[in-house]
Amino acid sequence: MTATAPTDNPLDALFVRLQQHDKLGDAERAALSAALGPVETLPKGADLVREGDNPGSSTLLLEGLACRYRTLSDGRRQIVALHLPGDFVDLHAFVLKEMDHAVGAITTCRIARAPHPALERITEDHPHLTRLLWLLTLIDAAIMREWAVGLGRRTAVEHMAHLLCELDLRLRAIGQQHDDRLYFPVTQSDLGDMLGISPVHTNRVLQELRSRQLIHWEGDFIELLDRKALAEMADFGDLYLHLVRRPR
Amino acid sequence: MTATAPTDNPLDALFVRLQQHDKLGDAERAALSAALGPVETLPKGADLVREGDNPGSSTLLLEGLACRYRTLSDGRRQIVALHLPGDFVDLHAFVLKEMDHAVGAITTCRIARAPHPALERITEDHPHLTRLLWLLTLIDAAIMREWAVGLGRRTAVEHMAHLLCELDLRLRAIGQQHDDRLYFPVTQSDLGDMLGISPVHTNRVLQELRSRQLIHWEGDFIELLDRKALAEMADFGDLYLHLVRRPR
DNA sequence: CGAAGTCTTGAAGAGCTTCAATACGCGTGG
DNA sequence: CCACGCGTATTGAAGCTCTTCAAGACTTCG
Repeated sequence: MTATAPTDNPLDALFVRLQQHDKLGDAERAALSAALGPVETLPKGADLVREGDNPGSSTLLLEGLACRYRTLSDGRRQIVALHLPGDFVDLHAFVLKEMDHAVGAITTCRIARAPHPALERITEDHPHLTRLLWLLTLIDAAIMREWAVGLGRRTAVEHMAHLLCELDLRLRAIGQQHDDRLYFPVTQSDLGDMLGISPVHTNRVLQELRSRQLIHWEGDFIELLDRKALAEMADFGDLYLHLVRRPR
Repeated sequence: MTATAPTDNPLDALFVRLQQHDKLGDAERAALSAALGPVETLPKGADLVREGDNPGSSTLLLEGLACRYRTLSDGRRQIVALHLPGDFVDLHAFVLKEMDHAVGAITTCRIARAPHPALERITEDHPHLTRLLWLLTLIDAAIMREWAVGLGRRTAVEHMAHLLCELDLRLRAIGQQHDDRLYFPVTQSDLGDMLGISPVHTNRVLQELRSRQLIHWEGDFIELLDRKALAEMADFGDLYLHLVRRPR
């Protein structure tokens, strides 16, 4: 007979995430555990979901980095969201039914899937948990709004600084800090697709931040050398991340 | 004793909107009616909600145009969403609790408010209706994603064409078509704040579309002279509007 | 009729893209 | 072990898109 230590639960990423925003009851944890299937591993570069898909389940990211993106017919690509462990990368498909964009794995990803009928049962039996799941999609939307502000009204340098400030807080919130450095294994080309700029300009923007002694980029790690200066440059405010614990 | 004709119900805008996406039961209509307060009128230019507010109710737009926007500390403004009759402009605040951006009335608006405790009761008693409300916020998010793609990866002319195609479909869907022309009473400055460009460039983009015989702008009305050409120019696809009626 | 807001136009310049070439890093096979 | 190849990063130069500033025309309304 084997005992399962609660700290080893693969779903901890989700529980940690939800508890940033509100209390989570035991029955709610149990309902989530019951809704989620076995852990699977997806290789770097794989598509978790494709545009036009009608997925029968939604994907919880347990480990790794994933992004949502849309590609125009001539190949121009815009990344519209970045997902960290504990995020439901396509929870919206539970209600929308059809995917209007794709989700790709930036690194190797460990995931678990929640079949939509199981999620539907949660909405029938657990109103408060339903609101928490709704909350997750609303925070995704709030982050998207801030990205839109960056795309529309921030310069590339400001936008980059903003992205780094956001990433710093989001990674901290889920306890993913490696010696005060952010593990962020993306190419400059990916980064450009998030900021809506070309790879070449992405490179120049990074050089600008480096020469101002604001960041130190080494391999897959970014060190933020001056968070305050970055935040000021980006006009960064953390309100939109809704990292406040309160009844929902 | 006065009888109320169902077609004169001010909430019809909402019912029409919801029925684009799924069937709506009588009990659900009743629950919504019970949740919504009296009709109010707000003058053009008024803020419905401000950044940082903790609104105790969410606002349903019955008539008029409203937009969500965020302003950077130096005054740069980005409009992140445009709302038409039948939209809940700040339904997300029901779960998020705190507003991370403002909502303004572009024209005079008729609205009705749903107190959050009343919405909470809906989530307790009406799971399917809850999913439909969730759906409304998810479609807002889907539209935002497409706006982000436009902001990041479309040229100004393409982006403008895309916005017009979207507006055309959204207005059609709620039956707001005036002689095949769109009633869209915004200034070029507002339009620039939606597209993330300057007022001067907005003007030049409009001239480009006019000179190509794609639109005819007269007063507060826009006529789309060649929908097909506009859609092609914008790489427009309507998938993201999720205008399909199916069980949710 | 005057005032305020909006639209339009021109001209200079900033920010970003594109093309093209070079350098670097890493894993693979000889 | 080294050479090669491939993806990524870096740099320069030319050019396009969009911004900014400034002025004038048009509209609307009290």
